[in-house]
Amino acid sequence: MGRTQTFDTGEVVRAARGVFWKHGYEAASVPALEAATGLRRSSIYNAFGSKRGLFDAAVASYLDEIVRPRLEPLKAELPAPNAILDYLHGLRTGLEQAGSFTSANGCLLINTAGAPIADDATVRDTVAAYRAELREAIGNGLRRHLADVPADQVERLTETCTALVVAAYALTRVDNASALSSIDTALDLIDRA
Amino acid sequence: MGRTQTFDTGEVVRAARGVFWKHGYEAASVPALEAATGLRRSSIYNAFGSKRGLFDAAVASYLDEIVRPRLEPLKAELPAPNAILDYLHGLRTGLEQAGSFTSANGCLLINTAGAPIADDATVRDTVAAYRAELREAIGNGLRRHLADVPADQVERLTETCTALVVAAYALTRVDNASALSSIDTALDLIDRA
DNA sequence: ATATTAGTAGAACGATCATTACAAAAACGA
DNA sequence: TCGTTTTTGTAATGATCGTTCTACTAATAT
Repeated sequence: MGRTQTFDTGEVVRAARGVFWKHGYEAASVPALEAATGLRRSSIYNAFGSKRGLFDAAVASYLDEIVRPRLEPLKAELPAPNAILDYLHGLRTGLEQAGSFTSANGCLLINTAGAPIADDATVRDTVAAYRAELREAIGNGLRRHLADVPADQVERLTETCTALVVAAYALTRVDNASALSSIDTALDLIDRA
Repeated sequence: MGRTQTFDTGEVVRAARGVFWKHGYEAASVPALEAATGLRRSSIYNAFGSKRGLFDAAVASYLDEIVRPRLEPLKAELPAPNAILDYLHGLRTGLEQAGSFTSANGCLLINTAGAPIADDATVRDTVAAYRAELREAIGNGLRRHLADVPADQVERLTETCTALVVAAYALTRVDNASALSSIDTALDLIDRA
């Protein structure tokens, strides 16, 4: 067979992911992606087909390497009683570290959901699936934490908390103070339930 | 003196505002602005200097014609006791009307706050001033509505409600269900206070 | 009426965009 | 070592971006 790939695909996708994350799909220029990945146009197009292909790979890697690990504790068959609180506190401290890349740039998926690329049906589906996954995890954590609270009340609280978490992510790039307030509100509501 | 302007500036700005509102600053192309305003490039550049100049005019008109009228009842010296509830309910029903332009496209300023144009210092300042104005109005309405609630508690609630309103706007283009949830949470928190 | 001023129309500019084409170089299997 | 396969480097493509230039038209003041 011929020559084997010299670059590490995972690493390249991670580098590209950072560019998409920071600037959004449309503002992430191919030259910028070249600089970040260290690859030339030809290699990128050969490996991923298009800018869009690279973006899809970046989103997949985002879900696998960033989102799912963070939700892991909540998705367990029987989560720890305070897993939901740990999750929210983790989010909060993340938001407080202004220097952190993740906190400064919010969530890749929610960022793209508000951008022109979101007109694409596939992207819409991905974002919707992500929100459902988030909601399911939060619901699971809440049911465990509030075992003695009526189910329908927990259900409503799940919806609210999901909205607040999504809001916090949506707000990180807009107004960090509001983002923190969203998380605090969620914690407060759980505390009172 | 020479010829006088034949088009109505206010109307042109409103038309351009719609394009910026829907597509964002960077995705609003000059041809699209020409089509919406009915003006040619030359007239636009003659009247507003640049695409950015037209955008600034659009933002100013947005504040004057959309934002401030809506906040008016809250900014009065002594607002109606339920002015804050009316405001939030108005927001909510707006969000429910999926066909409405305003609801479908959220808030022009908050949309731009999450876009690349937000790197511009002037735009940042405008957005920050807008948030302060919103917060002040909400605080005024809450103080009147919750006259017998401790001041520091009202203060905290003001911060939270402002965050939730900003979140609702930020979410309209991302996830309408979350946006509605944000408003409901605000109403719920006021109800409990 | 005439000179002046400003609005209008449309072409043209340079820059940048994503993408493709093509030739040279490099690494594998045999 | 040789042929194959893929990567790589560079150039070129066509489209679109925001902006500018120039000629022309229209309306006002004298």
